[in-house]
Amino acid sequence: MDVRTLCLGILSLSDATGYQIKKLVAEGNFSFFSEASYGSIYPALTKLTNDGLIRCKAMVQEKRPDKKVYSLTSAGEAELTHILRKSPGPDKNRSEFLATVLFAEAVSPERLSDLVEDRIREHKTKLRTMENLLDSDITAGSRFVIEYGIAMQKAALDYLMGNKTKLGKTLEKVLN
Amino acid sequence: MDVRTLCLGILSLSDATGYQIKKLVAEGNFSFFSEASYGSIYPALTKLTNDGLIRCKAMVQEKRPDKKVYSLTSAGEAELTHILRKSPGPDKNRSEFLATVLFAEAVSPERLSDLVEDRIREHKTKLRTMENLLDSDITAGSRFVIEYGIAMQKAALDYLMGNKTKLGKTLEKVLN
DNA sequence: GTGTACATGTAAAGTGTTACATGATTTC
DNA sequence: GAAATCATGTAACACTTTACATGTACAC
Repeated sequence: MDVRTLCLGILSLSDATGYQIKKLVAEGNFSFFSEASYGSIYPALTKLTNDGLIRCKAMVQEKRPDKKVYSLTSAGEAELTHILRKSPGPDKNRSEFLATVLFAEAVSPERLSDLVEDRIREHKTKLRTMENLLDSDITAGSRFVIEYGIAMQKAALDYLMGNKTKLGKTLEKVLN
Repeated sequence: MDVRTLCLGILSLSDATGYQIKKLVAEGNFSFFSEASYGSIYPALTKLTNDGLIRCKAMVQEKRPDKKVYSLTSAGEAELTHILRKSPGPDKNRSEFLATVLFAEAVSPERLSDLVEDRIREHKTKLRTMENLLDSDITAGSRFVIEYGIAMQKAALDYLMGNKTKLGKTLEKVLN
């Protein structure tokens, strides 16, 4: 899903500024299944405005820089509906961690257990962050998606805790 | 992880051609946590060869196009070890499915249940494919990584089957 | 006073995908 | 005879990140 569609979708849920969209994909409800930087969000918003799919309302603020609040137009809603009619493409899961586990086995097996222990700690932190997202007032769709993410984090954590010794055995084999 | 490092890593496990690397990331042990196209693999292999990190052996074949089998040099092994010393970056999970669920709620809620049912079917297919990868003769690292992937597929499947009615309730709410 | 949050935007650089070009062989 | 597999490679295009530019206000 490109940044353009992502912005359109987020704006279908609520009006937002570019800055807020960035926060949503970096830390909020969207953070575990999408990503985008300022360098792609701002140009996308400009283009969507020129195409008439969103509109922009400048908000003058006194103690803060002015902001531009974007909202979906009816053309934008139609466009989003049209895009969503296609069935979604497959998930893209890229994991440097798994790649490192696989490659480290050949190249530096002594690192494996630290790698897994670090990862377990990271999953625990991430899990807490995600559970906090549930506290706020959210729609059924948001809840469904966040709980999906939590289920995935838990599954990863369970797997790593239950199987970390299997990599230890690889290490033993290498040392013998 | 960029394609360059991915190629280096795969070649640390076994010699391979560009074509074989593509198959590994598209269908094999690497398919659920990495991706790369010919358009990025072939140039990466050329560059790695010029940098002295891998070497290339041309294999003339009679009934097939000639192939170039690449293997890691000791400089390449050192480079890979160096790259793997850094702790792996966070996973990147991009899911058009989850985005669609979230956005469809606002824009076309009648699609939600089909979306989830389709997805459940896809997970079941994927799960069978991944379980087949375990049949072949693999290292402990490969087994660890594939079983990790299987655990994730099962968790997603369980979650969707256990919670699909929650999205149905959203639909009811919208219709009332 | 140092860092973080707020807030928008551009340009250059990097990375990657898609589509094309080529062509024999094997399987359905 | 059509489609898939084997096999390599390039060029154009798309997309994204990184770094820069600018500036206020608040908390520690």
